[in-house]
Amino acid sequence: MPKAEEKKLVARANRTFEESLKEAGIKGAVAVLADGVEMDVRDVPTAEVTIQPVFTETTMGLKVLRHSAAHLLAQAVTELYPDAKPNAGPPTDDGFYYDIDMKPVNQEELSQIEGRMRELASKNLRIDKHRLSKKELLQKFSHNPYKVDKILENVEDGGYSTAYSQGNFVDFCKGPHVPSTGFLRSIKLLTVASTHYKADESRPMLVRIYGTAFPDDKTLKEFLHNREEAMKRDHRKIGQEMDLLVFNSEWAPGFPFYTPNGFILKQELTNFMRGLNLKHGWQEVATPHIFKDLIWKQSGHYAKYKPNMFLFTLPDGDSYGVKPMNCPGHVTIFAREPKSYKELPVKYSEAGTVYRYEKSGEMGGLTRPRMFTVDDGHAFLRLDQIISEIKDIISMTKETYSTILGEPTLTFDLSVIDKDAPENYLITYRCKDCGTEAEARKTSMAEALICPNCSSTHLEPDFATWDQATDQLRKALEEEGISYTENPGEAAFYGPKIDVHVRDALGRSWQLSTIQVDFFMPTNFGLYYINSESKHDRVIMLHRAIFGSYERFMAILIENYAGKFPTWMSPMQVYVVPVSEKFVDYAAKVHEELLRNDIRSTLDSNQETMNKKIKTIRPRRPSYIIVVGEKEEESGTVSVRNRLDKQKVLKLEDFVIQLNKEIKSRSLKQNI
RNA sequence: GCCACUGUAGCUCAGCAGGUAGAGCAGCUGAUUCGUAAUCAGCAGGUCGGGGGUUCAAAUCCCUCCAGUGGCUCCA
Repeated sequence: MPKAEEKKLVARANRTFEESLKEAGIKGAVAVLADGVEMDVRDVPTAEVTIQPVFTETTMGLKVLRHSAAHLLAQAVTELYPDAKPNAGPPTDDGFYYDIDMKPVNQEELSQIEGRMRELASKNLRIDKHRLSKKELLQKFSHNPYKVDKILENVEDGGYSTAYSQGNFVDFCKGPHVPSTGFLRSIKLLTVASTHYKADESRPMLVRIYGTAFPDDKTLKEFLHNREEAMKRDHRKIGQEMDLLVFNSEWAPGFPFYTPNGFILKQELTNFMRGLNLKHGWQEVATPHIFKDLIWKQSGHYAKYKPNMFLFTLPDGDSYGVKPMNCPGHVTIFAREPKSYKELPVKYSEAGTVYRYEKSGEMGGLTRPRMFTVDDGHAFLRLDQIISEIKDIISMTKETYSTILGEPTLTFDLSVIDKDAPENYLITYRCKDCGTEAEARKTSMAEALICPNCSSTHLEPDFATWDQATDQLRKALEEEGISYTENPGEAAFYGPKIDVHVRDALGRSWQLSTIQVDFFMPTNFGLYYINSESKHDRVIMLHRAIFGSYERFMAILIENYAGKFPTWMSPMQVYVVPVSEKFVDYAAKVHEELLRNDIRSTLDSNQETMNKKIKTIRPRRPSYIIVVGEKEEESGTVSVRNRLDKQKVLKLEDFVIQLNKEIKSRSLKQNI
């Protein structure tokens, strides 16, 4: 088998790469990289060129493999369903899909399609490239309007492009592809979904078939195994096993209910965050859940968020909205009295529960509920205070993740303005004629802005505030030694922002923390402070959340730990089992001693066998199971079994001391 | 919202060429008094997601509503 290591060779002119590779004794390449361009192995260079073979063990090779697997899928489908019209079939991060205009397929048909794919793969059909003119292509694909669209969009008039054939199947495609279908033996079709053509709801529905392909059966099996493991860790499944949350789809669809166990977990996280906030100067506040619609109109949420808000009108005619965000509440508190420049920054935090109407198809477990609690924070700052505040928040995120998730990999994104499209943002415009400045957001390029003072249309955007804020974000990141990706055009319309992504134990990346600079809301609410010259000055607002949403964070924790939480946040820290009823008294004594020491203990004094008790409590995932019988009672000890099923006997006092230490220090590991 | 699939006891699931509901676990009662992943026996538990229709007869077929799951970003 060829290794994925870098091999370079010089390919001869006027011969296929395949031949040059063969001469060099290299087998199994699915494509080649010639001067950085991916090409088919059967392409023929007109001049000598240095090439690098591409193998399926590399990301690039895997992509080629999966793209070809998508073609194989389309071939199988069109053979089984001659009326089916394939649209597009790209590779994805962990497989491929193909969107096809056809009758919806069920599970059984999916297996048939997969079976046909295997047959075609075992035939090892040659995959050939054909260079065709636009006219020829249009003719060849005239029966398939989707392909016609693509040809019209992608091939210039009088131009040429390529099609690939295998057996009787032909697809319009720029490639590259594996040389023959024999490379596509380790495949699996996964799910059927549906999608609108070009993701446009007004266009026809297409059937999307997801599948995956690997270089060999071993890696495919590994993938399928991991996929199953991930499904076993699904927070909805474990949440039910541990009795953390319940949904009542009839009475409150999309709204999580915390059971006693789930509320313990949430409280532990809240307590952690409360401590962190206090340590970093964030004062805790609480705000109403319902406001008159006036505030939502003034904050700008109404314009943007109305379709996602729970709104109602009372008999007296007053209209109210349930909060989808906490900021207006914090603004109300900040605005209660004028602030001096000496008082800033003012920082408010709240575990604020917000409500957003999510469309029925977009809800899902704890990751997309209609109610969630944000560890929300709003800082009211002077422009020159951004940098130090950002740095401090970054240190809060690091402290949070290292305490709760160990040392996960963090990646940072800096989303900044796209200066070529100022109409997307709230910006200060300056009048070239009279010098008046105005904060505005154009709704489109076409619409001209008018100077509020002299009615001139000679306004130009002034990026100074944006630049200054963005520079401070950049500087904060750099001073913290953080490498980051800068994304132009990804900023919020009201300001630039930093997003933090966290990689969990399953290798999945989640966007959790966000730090956003906001020029908009202070403008809308007329927030100011009094500067050293007794003049009003602009307040900058910072929105920040570290967990993001408690619910989503809990879902990630459940899946990250497979429910086996660090003891400090575990709803059931100790489960006490007497060997038989004779020892219930001693078990009760142990249990009470634990409770006295603020340890969450549960005593099982039921008339069941010890074995059965241990068996049935497992899904609840207690941090420790304690078994006590004659030996323990006589010696004042406990027999402890930890999350890894390791057993140990120790004195009750020692157990309490060690466990207390483990809990108080928020240890991720078990001491016992 | 759109498309597909699914909805039977607290949980996991069987029953569906139409004849009026079944298992295991959990629960309750009793026996057993047990050394680290199921002791035994008995009992109870469901207007089969809601509504409408077809039929002598519907969990099963049809319509409709509700809910859950996967997908609706990756464009030859």
